[in-house]
Amino acid sequence: MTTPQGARARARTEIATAIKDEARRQLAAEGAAKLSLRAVARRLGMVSSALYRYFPSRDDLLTALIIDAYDSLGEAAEAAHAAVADAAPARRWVAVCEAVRGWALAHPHEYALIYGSPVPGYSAPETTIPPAARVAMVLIGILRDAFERRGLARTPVPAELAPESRRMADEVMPGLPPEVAVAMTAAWAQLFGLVGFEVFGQFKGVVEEREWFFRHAAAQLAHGVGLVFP
Amino acid sequence: MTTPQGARARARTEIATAIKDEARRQLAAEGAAKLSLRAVARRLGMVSSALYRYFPSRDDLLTALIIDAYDSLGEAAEAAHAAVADAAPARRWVAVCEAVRGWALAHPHEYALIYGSPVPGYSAPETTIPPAARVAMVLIGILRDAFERRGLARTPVPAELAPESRRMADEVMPGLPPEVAVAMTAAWAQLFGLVGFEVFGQFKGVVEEREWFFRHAAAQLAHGVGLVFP
DNA sequence: TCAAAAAAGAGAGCACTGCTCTTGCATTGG
DNA sequence: CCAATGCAAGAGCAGTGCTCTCTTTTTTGA
Repeated sequence: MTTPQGARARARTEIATAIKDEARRQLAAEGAAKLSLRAVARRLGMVSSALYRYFPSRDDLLTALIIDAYDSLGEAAEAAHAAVADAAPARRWVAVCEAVRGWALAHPHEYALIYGSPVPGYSAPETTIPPAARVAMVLIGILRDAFERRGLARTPVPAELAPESRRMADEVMPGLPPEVAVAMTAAWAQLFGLVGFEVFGQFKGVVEEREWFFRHAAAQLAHGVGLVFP
Repeated sequence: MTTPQGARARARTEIATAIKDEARRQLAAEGAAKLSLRAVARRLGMVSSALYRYFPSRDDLLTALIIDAYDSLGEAAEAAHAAVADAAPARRWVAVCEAVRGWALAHPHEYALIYGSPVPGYSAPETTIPPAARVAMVLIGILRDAFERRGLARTPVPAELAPESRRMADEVMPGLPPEVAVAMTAAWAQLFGLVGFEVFGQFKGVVEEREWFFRHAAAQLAHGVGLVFP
């Protein structure tokens, strides 16, 4: 992994991360719409055309930033989970949800980049799917743990969804019962609905005590996937 | 309302809506990022500077489109509700949710404009708050109706949220019990989490039977706000 | 009624953008 | 050691949002 492989190659990856770092700063400051390759190049003391040796287009730079943002969020979720690893599953669930919210409020423009309209086109690029799954993986792990300890309530699923729920459980969340897989997926999307509404100002004039509100909503989400509070 | 007030004023509003219509077409075709004032002006056979007599900036045009999109979505929700006005509240709830989803899938770029990152800045402009509330108003109406018929289950709210929940009920959803106001707000955000994940491709590789999945999730949302299926 | 005021369009121009192409220099591997 | 490759620089193209000036048209008020 840490093969030096020549000064040139090392310089290349160094410059590439420098470009991403400066781009991330502009993104955090002004948002994706105002991120300009030329401005990034200017601050790095190079000419704009040189930048195309590292990223073939602006969208590619943005995609790289998207992946990094997913990873940063995923790391925050994993760290929050590790910090309460001994608590009951329901508590851990809420802690992870709060970590997601905290990260989003701290990095609104990056959050917008990944869960607002994913800029290249309107749909997320294919390559972003694995890093996007990290938060979900943490939540799935909590549920799997609760299931193995027999601490998961299960609400049945309508007959039409039975095959799909089995497929979801088999292919993307092995170790979870089908009904739970469906509930988990819905809760996953709903979590980001709550976070997104707060970050994008949709709660303006509606919710004032957002911290308490979110905690309660996250607990209700936990309840919805079958977790019980001790 | 229909005061002609001079040919000039009429022409003015006509041109303004022509601009918005053309802009909406470009938005639907290419997305907000590629919407260009000059291209709109070109198609309308006028010079770009003339357009600034109608919209002082690109962001103002976008804000106008945002408001129109909220209204279009709100209308779709209201129409769907009207079509099942005699059904049980829980059925009406699901129907409205499905109408929101249907509109979003039919107008992905417009959906991205209003519930993805609201483009001017990253947070929604203040003037968009009232039209944004139309969908919520329909849902609140369903709950109020159910409550008056004594068909609403109520789950208690933690003590810390009690004052806030009373304030929410008083100020933004009069006629609903405080606990329901909290649950309603959460369900509102969660609904758009579900819809947004589908529109933006986050369910790619995870959910296949999206229609059934959404119907079930919407029903669970109804359950969460206290609606019961007959 | 008729001149003054207001509104609208046209065109040029500024500073900026993403991106391409060619040219010269440095580093690398055979 | 030298050819091949990688990289940066610079010029340039087509496009953008927006401003300013100038002319024409319409509305208004004494």
